Order: sequence, then structure tokens, then C-alpha cells
Amino acid sequence: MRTNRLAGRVVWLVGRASLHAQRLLHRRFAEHDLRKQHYAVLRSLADVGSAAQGPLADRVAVDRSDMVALVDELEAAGHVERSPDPDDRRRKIVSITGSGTEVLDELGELVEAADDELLAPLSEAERRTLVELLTRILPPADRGRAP
Amino acid sequence: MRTNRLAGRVVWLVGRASLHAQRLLHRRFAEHDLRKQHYAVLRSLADVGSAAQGPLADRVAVDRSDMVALVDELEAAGHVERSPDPDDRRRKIVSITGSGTEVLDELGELVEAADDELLAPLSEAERRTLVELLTRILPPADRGRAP
DNA sequence: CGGATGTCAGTCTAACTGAGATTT
DNA sequence: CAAATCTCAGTTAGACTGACATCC
Repeated sequence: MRTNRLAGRVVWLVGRASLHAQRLLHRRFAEHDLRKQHYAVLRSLADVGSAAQGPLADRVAVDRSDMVALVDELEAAGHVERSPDPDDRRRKIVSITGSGTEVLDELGELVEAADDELLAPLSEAERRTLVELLTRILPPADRGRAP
Repeated sequence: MRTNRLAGRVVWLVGRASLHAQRLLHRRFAEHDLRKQHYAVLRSLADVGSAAQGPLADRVAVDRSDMVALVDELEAAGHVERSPDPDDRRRKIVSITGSGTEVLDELGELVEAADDELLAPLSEAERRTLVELLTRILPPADRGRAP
């Protein structure tokens, strides 16, 4: 009964595909001692300039509590800075540094390379279709916020 | 620069989609005290009859060492049995029980429901396209072995 | 003997939960 | 006071690694 085959269920397929993609990315990021979450934080900061930790966590779709360690690590590496918000002393404003911008560029190329390797079996049109379909099955909070 | 947007990279999108799918499935499986790996094992056993642990792990795409605990748990729940292979006493043959077959049916419906919820935004044709594209970007070992 | 099999212990990424201190 | 913000400690799922005893 083919509808029971695991290999035909998207909940299964998407998990395997994710693992595969994760491996492609992880290999490349390892030499920088950074993980994809670090990249997502830097990427988001570069888009927005700087942000308080909470909203930043929301943008990256990471739990606020996990963002603490991510920023700790990026700060220790000199890629971001954490400074208290004078308008609201509960908040910490995170901003990207020059070193962060440099690393972001390098990582960006690695992401692109991983994407290319992952998508090698597909044509350009198929890649666009895949991006569109994946985007549509995401919960709104996970979709990009671009116009 | 749109090519740098995280939301457009498949390595990112597929990870978010996988997490979303995982949550949909996990919620439903929780009441059975089973995880999706357990389902995969039962599903594979039902397809094949019975199998030694190693080949079973390969089929399910789980590490052989992790399969040990999975079979332990399924055996404790009475859903599978482990018996020594008389032809090769290193091997343990795992086979599904009546209870396992029952649970498999129930879990199968939950998987179907999760898949439907995940794919709700897509048409039938789009669902088939997504399955096809995801399958094609998987490493061969992860693809279904059906004709 | 070398190699396969199952097992065990431990590490790692990622997500999540619940609690606490500080400030608004 | 209630609520927001950041932090910390602990748990879970899943994948991975290296080692070991047993057996072919």
C-alpha cells in the first residue's frame, strides 16, 4: 500500500533532506568554529543593523534562552558586541562588528556552496519551485519578512 | 542582495520545514510514548517481515548503535521481539508482533494526518512535485528502495 | 587472524521548559 | 503590582564517535 511508504511522506522526506543539508553545511562551517545559528544571527544583524536580543531571537527563530549562548560565543569571537540599551535597561543591544561582517561574507559563500551541492540534481526552475513550495508550508513566523 | 537572504536558501528552508513537520508529528506521537524512529522501525519491519538489527538500521537510516535503544524500547512495549539468528549467532533477528502491527496502523494514521496538516497549503499536484523534488536531492541511501 | 555484529558510554547540535533577577 | 527582558539549569531528540566482547 503505497500511501504507507515512509519514503513518500513529506514529514519523513523533509527530515532526511534537512539532515543531509545540515551535514553539507556543518562540514563547511566546522573550520570557522561556528554553527549555522551563528550565521543566521550575523545575517540578521547585517540586515537590520542592530537589535535587542529578544526580537533578534524571534527573527532567527531561535528560543530567547538559546540566544544567550549564541551571542556569548559570537561576542567571545569578537563578531558581535553587546551593549545595554539606555532607553530600557533590561535590554541588551547586539550589533555586528567589522570582524563579524568579514566572517559573514565568508560564511555566505559556504552557504551558497552547500546550497549548490544540495540542489545539484535540480534545474534552475526546479530549484525555484522547491523554494516556493517549502516556503508555503512553513508557519508564517518562519517565512522571510521581506516584501 | 537577495541571494544572501537566509529565507531563500534551501539549506535553511528545509531545516525550518523539517522542524515544523517534526513538531506536527511529535505532538501526535506523544500519547503513544513513541517517536518517529519507532514508527520507522515498525514500518520497515512490516514491509520486510523481519530483519537483523544492522540491515534494519540501514533501512531506517539510523546508526546501528542507536538502533539498540530503539529496539530495546519497542521490545519493552511488546511491539517487537528479538531472537538470536541460529545461522549466525552474532545476529539478532527483530520481528514485529501483533501488538506492533496494531500500533503501526494507529501511528500510520497519525503520520497521514500530520502530512495532511503540513501540506494543507498545497494542491495535490504541488504535493507530488514537492515529494519528487525532495526525493531527488536526497543521497541515494536515503531514498526508498522500491522499484 | 581480520572483519562483522551488537552493545555501551559519551559527545554534540538543536530545541524546549521552568525558574529567577532586574527593570519597566 | 504585572509584564517584559535576559539569564541559567536541566531535559529531550537525534546523530555521531570510539571502544568492546562475541562470533564468523
